[in-house]
Amino acid sequence: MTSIDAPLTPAAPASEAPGALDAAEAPEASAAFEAPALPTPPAELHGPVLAWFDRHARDLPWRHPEAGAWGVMVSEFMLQQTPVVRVLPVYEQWLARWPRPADLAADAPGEAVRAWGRLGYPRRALRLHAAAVAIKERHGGDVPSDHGQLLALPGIGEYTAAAVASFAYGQRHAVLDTNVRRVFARAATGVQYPPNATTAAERRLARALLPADEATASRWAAASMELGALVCTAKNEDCGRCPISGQCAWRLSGKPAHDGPPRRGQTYAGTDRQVRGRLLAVLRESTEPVAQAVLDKVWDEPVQRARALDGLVADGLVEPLDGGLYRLPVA
DNA sequence: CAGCCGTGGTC
DNA sequence: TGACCAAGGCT
Repeated sequence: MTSIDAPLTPAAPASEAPGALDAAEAPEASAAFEAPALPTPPAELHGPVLAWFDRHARDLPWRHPEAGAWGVMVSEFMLQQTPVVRVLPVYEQWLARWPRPADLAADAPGEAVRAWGRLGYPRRALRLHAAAVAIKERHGGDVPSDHGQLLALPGIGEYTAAAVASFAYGQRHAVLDTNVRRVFARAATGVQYPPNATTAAERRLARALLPADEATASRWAAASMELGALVCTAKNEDCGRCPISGQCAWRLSGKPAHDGPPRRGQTYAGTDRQVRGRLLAVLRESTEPVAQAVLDKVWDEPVQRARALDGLVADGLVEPLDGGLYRLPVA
């Protein structure tokens, strides 16, 4: 049985003991030669951000102790590129139906895809199911607490492994998601946006900013992420509500606009992804196998339509049957 | 490592 | 209205 180490929700007033919020451990000190000098000592950021988090953290279900490590893990999968508001209802249904990894592992992968609904990127549902199977086989049904073992699970990368270890097990990890990267880019580096891909410099910076104490580091990870999600947003950031606006390198330098190559922006209309989405939507709605002729109606252009369907089959999201029938994967 | 993988809301 | 964005991962 797994459980959350410490509730992330308020109640306790922020301990202002500066000693407990000290900078990172010794090994990082040598790397500091390559790293740009921090405009503000880490400890002067921890207090304000943690205090702000105590007051303003959202009351999200996966932050409750009863969510357990499985709840945290499910939420992290669903939150990969999908906003909180859309995750909430699906999360509740998911945990009610599959309260433990073994429960999901015992069901068909296609049921996970169906329950995923319109969260997007349905391969995540497939990977979450595969991860549940692996957890049952390799870890006796309990979500592992070891970072390396988490990283070895399908669908869990650098971010999610750190997030589960930190949020579910209270460990000390640099949790670098898009929110944290943006907060650090602005507050510490002084630029509007982080690079497109996570860099070694960002990891170094995140480690340097990590509180030494394990429990504080865990709260810091959640707090810095929440700050990026609620205040230091990509557009229309609200510096007036930011607890570290007075120390923000970007703001102090006049909030210069992002320079360099334009940030990635991909169109959706007319792409294979749109076709795949339509095909899968039909299959999700049907308990019975669907005839090819029915699927053909979702898209006019036959070459792209066939390519999209083939792709779904290749990805394991769709199972072809004899007689031109298709369904969500049973095995 | 750049490109791909869904979906819906916002400005 | 179209482009951007949302707790990434995989190849």
